[in-house]
Amino acid sequence: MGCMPTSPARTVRQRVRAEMTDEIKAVARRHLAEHGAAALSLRAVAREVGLVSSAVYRYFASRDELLTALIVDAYDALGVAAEATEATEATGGARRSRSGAGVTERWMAVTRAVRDWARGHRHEYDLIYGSPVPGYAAPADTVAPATRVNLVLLRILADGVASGEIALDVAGAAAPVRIPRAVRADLATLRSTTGLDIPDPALLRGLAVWAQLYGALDLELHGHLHNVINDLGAFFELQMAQAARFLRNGA
Amino acid sequence: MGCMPTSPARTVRQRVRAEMTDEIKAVARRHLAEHGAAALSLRAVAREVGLVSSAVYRYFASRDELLTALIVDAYDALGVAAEATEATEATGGARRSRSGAGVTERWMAVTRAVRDWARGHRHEYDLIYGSPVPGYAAPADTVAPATRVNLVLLRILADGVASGEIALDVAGAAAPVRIPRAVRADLATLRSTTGLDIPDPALLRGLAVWAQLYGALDLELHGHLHNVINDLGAFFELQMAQAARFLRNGA
DNA sequence: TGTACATCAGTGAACGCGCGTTCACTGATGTAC
DNA sequence: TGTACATCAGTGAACGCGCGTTCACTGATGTAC
Repeated sequence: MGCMPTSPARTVRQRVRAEMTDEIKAVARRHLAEHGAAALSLRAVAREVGLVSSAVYRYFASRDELLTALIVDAYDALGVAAEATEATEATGGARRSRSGAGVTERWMAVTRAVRDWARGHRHEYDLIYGSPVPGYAAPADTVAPATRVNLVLLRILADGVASGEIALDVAGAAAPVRIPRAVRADLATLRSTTGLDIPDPALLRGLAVWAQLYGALDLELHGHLHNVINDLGAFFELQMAQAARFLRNGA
Repeated sequence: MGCMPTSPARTVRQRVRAEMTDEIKAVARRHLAEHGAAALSLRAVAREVGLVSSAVYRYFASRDELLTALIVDAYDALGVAAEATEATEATGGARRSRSGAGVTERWMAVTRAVRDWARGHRHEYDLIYGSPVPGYAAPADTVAPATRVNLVLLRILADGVASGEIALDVAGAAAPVRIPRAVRADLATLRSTTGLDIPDPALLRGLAVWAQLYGALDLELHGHLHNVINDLGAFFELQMAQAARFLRNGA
């Protein structure tokens, strides 16, 4: 025990198990997309997978555990989407940290990717950024995957500061906003936990556009722009362009 | 029929009916606060009010109708909170449209009121700004009350433009963000439907801080600032101060 | 390579529960003459 | 002011449903000798 036997047979059963687990999650994800998280039912999922309801308990100890798996998957999927976009942009762009267009383009590309993913996976997005599922308490396992997108965004910020694209003293502005001690401490902690050296003024602007990003998504996805904005895509692009400019030089 | 009889008796029954309706809504609101919208149950509400479940149908034709009533009430409550704060600020402040502190103070006061209400009524807030309740489609009745808070915010914006506190040409900024035709049309429509004359640049900044406001609330209320920001109140104030500054002069 | 035993995926029945909604009814409140 | 009728709040039983979870079981797959 504890050692890895050479027998491939054992691996067969394990592989089948992994496939089954994936299929359950896939069906659950589809149900999520159709009825929302609160209405997700183990029995309905089992039925569609072709299992008797009790059999699902061989794979997930409870409904909550299945939900947790879906949450982790959603965070990961969003993280992967952001990271992939970032990677393409970072290598493909080639003018990063030179012409000053780098930060803006990366920010636009990544936020666009986030929006696209959110629109393509509304209920999964709601699962992670929307109202909490009643009766469900997210365990600690969800914390790490949750940070992936945020790290992508923070890295753009850090690079922008390093390259000078992101100005630290806002041109033409009067006295900067006073930062309370408590917040100053939080910002310092954020710097040390991420290992990214982003000075307070830049970090603060970063948090502002971060909120703006999720606010824009929430307003759009939950229908609060109905009868106000018709071309949602154009509006989002404009918002993010405006945000990028604010990020760079506070205007 | 169609005429109002002098009989006060009829009014008695009607008054009792109104009281009962209010009690049902009050209990439903409490259940909402404890279990969330998706878990709201007619039967449970009836039980607590002291009615048999079918009796509730004398007051609400269905669960959805009860939900709609709660949504309308929530929008109204939030609207009232914002309007009341605004009224106090507008009269009490007295330096509005003079020293330039007016717009900032009104913006801070109203957003603070919105946040306080949201924190005090989390599930009601989620009901109107969070993920949609599965299986529920909001009817048109909810549109009008939904606009109340927004109008308060837009009025601040309009007053700021009128008084000159909100700059139209951003000092020290390079070329302004290009506004696509489609969005330009939407902004014009917004101007005409609200009757508020807010030029594109100001309106655009207004929409940005509007998104930032709801983004900040969503992030805070749904736990995405956990282990990042400890003093949530101070952080919100800072964010909104930053937003107000951006609103005024684009920095 | 073959046999004896352990593991584990899947079954089917059951427990106990709560839900939204309908319906025929009783009895009190309100209305018209 | 009094009687006959209409309105309507609330009852209680029922319909039909789906849910999460437990449990004793069968039978196939994997393991050790």
